[in-house]
Amino acid sequence: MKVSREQAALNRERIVDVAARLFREKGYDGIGVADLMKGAGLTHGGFYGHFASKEDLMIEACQHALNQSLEGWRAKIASDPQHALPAIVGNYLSTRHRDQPGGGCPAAAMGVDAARMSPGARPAFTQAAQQQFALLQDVLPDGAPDGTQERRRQQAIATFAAMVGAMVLARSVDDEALSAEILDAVKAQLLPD
Amino acid sequence: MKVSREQAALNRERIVDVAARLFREKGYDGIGVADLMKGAGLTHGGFYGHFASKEDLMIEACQHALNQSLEGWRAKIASDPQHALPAIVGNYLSTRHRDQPGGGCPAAAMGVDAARMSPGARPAFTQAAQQQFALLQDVLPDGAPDGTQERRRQQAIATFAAMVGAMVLARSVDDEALSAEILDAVKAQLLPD
DNA sequence: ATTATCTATAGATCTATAGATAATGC
DNA sequence: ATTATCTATAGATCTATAGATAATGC
Repeated sequence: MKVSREQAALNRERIVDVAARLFREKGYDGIGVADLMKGAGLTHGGFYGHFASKEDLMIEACQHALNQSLEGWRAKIASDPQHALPAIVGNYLSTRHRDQPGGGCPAAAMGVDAARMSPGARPAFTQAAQQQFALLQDVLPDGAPDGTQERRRQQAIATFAAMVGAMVLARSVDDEALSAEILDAVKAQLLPD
Repeated sequence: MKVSREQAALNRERIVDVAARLFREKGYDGIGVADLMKGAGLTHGGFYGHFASKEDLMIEACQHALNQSLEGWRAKIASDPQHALPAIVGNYLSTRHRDQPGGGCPAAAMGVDAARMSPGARPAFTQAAQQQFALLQDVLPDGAPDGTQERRRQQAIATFAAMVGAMVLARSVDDEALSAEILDAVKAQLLPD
């Protein structure tokens, strides 16, 4: 029954990874510890050897998801800095992202849940938001001559807010055409030709 | 124990009103039927005389909250059409709204929950989104000469998306200064002097 | 000997229902 | 007589824990 320390560490990571996916798909209360552990190929009781509580796992799952999300942005910036903004925005405001919340933006999928049921996760959201604003500020087009540093940060914040709001709205409506229109409208607004 | 039909109808409305507030504050799974009924001054068992299930109440609570939200916008437009946009945006992107989700925007507070646990509520979100886009389109400034009807609708959608995303982000972070900065940045972006 | 995992279960909570109660409405 | 509400509870589910098990690590 017992596994090596190395394997135990891998199991722990797998639990966090599965939780980061399932919390985004089903919400904090939408998935139980038993099913999370089943998703990781383990049994219910083993959970508490790895984590003190379900909420502790939520905190780690948020950190994990936020880091993965940031890593994706950094990879796009590193591979082609000139076209990073359309790559990030286009990927974010896609029907694929809308329909796969489990691997998508943590703010859109877990932000509301984290704010109200898991205050311990909020520092991670704070740090991630700061980094996302900084990355966006770097890849924004030069814009008007009045583009002060302050103005660029403002624009970076507004850009990310529009992305998150578009995703929340696109997922909340029942009409496929309207949902796609929301994604496209915000994309057009953020990426003028 | 029994009350008049009139009183029973009022009790039903009160349950919906309390639910619309508590679902926004605590989420669908964050409040139980017993506590919802206690909030309405009734006992647990009486609930099922009014509603077939908790999810049915969620649907009505979403409709109620969305209608109230739309009514607030319409009132602002009716009282002063010229300054309706700054009134709507300023009210929405306030710390007061951020700190009182129970009476605030249903999309920001319940959109994610409704999308995943209460598909029956999605038609209400769809209709409300359409009406909010239409109202915003009417109060947007005339803008550039290339302001076609299509372009104006796009801008209305992007405006509401930015508002919703700003609220979700402002509530998810732990840092009061950053939270206020998010609200102010989007406000400045949507309401250029 | 230590410990990662498993089986089993305690204790709490939640939705929904059954049956009793008492005031309304015909 | 009807019915809106109340009391009480069934049945399911969920978090967390206790104790057993068996493989690792010294």
